[in-house]
Order: sequence, then C-alpha cells, then structure tokens
Amino acid sequence: MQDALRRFKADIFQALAHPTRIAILELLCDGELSAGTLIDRLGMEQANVSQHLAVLRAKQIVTNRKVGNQVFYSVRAPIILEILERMRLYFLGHLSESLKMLAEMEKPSEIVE
Amino acid sequence: MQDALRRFKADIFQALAHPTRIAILELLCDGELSAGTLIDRLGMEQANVSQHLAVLRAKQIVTNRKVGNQVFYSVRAPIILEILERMRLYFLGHLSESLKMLAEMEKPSEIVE
DNA sequence: AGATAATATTCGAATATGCTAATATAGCTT
DNA sequence: AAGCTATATTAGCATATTCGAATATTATCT
Repeated sequence: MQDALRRFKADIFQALAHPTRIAILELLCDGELSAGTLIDRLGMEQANVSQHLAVLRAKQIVTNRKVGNQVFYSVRAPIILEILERMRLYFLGHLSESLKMLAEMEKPSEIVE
Repeated sequence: MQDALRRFKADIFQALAHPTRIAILELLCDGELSAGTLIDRLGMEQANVSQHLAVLRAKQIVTNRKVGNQVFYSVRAPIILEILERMRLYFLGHLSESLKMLAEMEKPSEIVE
C-alpha cells in the first residue's frame, strides 16, 4: 500500500516531467484555454500537443470541457500549480548551481538569444 | 531561455518520478543515512539502489558525505521535501479519484488480446 | 600484501516515452 | 450530404529508463 502510494506520486511527477507539459500548465495557470490556443502559443505540432494533453488528462491533472468544435482545458487542482511554483523557488534558491546545470544542458547547440 | 528553465524543472520532476527514489527521499527526510542503511530499509538490490542514488546525485537533489568505508546521503534542499509534502496533500485532496487510479494500477495484468 | 566490506559503474535486455506522419472522429457550415 | 475545422488517436521508429548480473573501486582489517 505504501508502495502503491509512492507509485501514484511517481506517476504524477512523471506526468510533470516534460518541458512541453510544464509549458501547458503554465499557460493554463490563469484559466482555461482551448487546445487550439495552446497549440498556437506553444508553436508545436498539433498531434504532439494533443498527446501531451492526453498524458495530463490520463493523470487527471487537467480537465476538459467541450464547446462545440473546441475543447477547453484547465488545471483541475490548483495544488499542482503550487508544486510548479515550489519548483520555481527551488530553481531560484539554487540559482548558481542551476545555471551551471543549464549551461551543461545548453552546450550541444549554442543558440541562445 | 524560458524553455531551458522548463527543461530544468522537467529534469527535476523526472528525477522524482520513480517510487524507489521517492522512498529514498522519504527515508532521508529525518536526516542523513548511509547507502547501506537505505539498501536495508528498502530491501532492494544494492546495484539498483545505488543507481537510483546516482540519479538523485546527478540532479543535485541529494548530497553525499564519505566517512571511511561508508557514504552518507542527505537531501540537499528541504524545499524538495516540501514538494513531496505537497504531492501528499494532492493525493489526500483527490482521494477518491486517486484510489480509483490506484485500483487500476493494481489490476495485475488485464487480459489483452 | 591479501581478504573483506561498502559502494559505484558497466553491460545488455526489456520496457517506456516522445516524435512525426497519417488517419480518424466530431461538430459546423453550406 | 459534402466539405471544412478542431481535436484525438494510431503506427512506426528513435531514444531513454530500468533492472539484474557481473565487475570495479575504495577503505579497512588481518
């Protein structure tokens, strides 16, 4: 049981463990948006965004509301946004080390503006 | 840059996205423990635990201190524990849905054709 | 030095994840 | 009904993760 709980937590973390999905949640933090709007703002493939939305849906992190042709998404539990906020604080708190990590991550393709 | 930040966050979430690594962090929440103690408490393969510790180390989520033969691990930033605590609250807040999810996860192997 | 204990790393196979391209579905509109 | 728009799903491939077994490393002890 203890372990099932940890699997549950791990599953939610897994759902958060992708830059695109984090971007989606950040875009949704001020309220619901349609899938189309998300696709526009993200500037990514329709199918790709839809798949990421499917992941967030499967873990019940977002809910969706169908209005005619469109589907509007929103964050189901504000506590998820709090977790993201904590992560932002974590980044700030460990800024220098984090920047080093980022620098490492950037290395391959040196295109930064 | 915005995206690099999201990759950083995603990376940390990824590091948290495994039941064993969550168990390790929970064990460490009251202070440092040696690798050996962790292995005992977890009751898992030595190599496996060591690999998970390596993941947490790589993301700088834990630090280690060598004392003679042994290596003592501790959580580097308490905010990580806060994030875990938030996740616990998330679970409690969505108990009924979460239990359904757990039930699904428990179902050993559904017949697939 | 050789033996033992604690921990880390490497290798290879199984499984999971992420992406693009293609296709399917559902609701409008004419 | 045919066609368009918005969104979802599937298929196939490439990459990443996870695990156990085997091996390496480092410190201690005899």
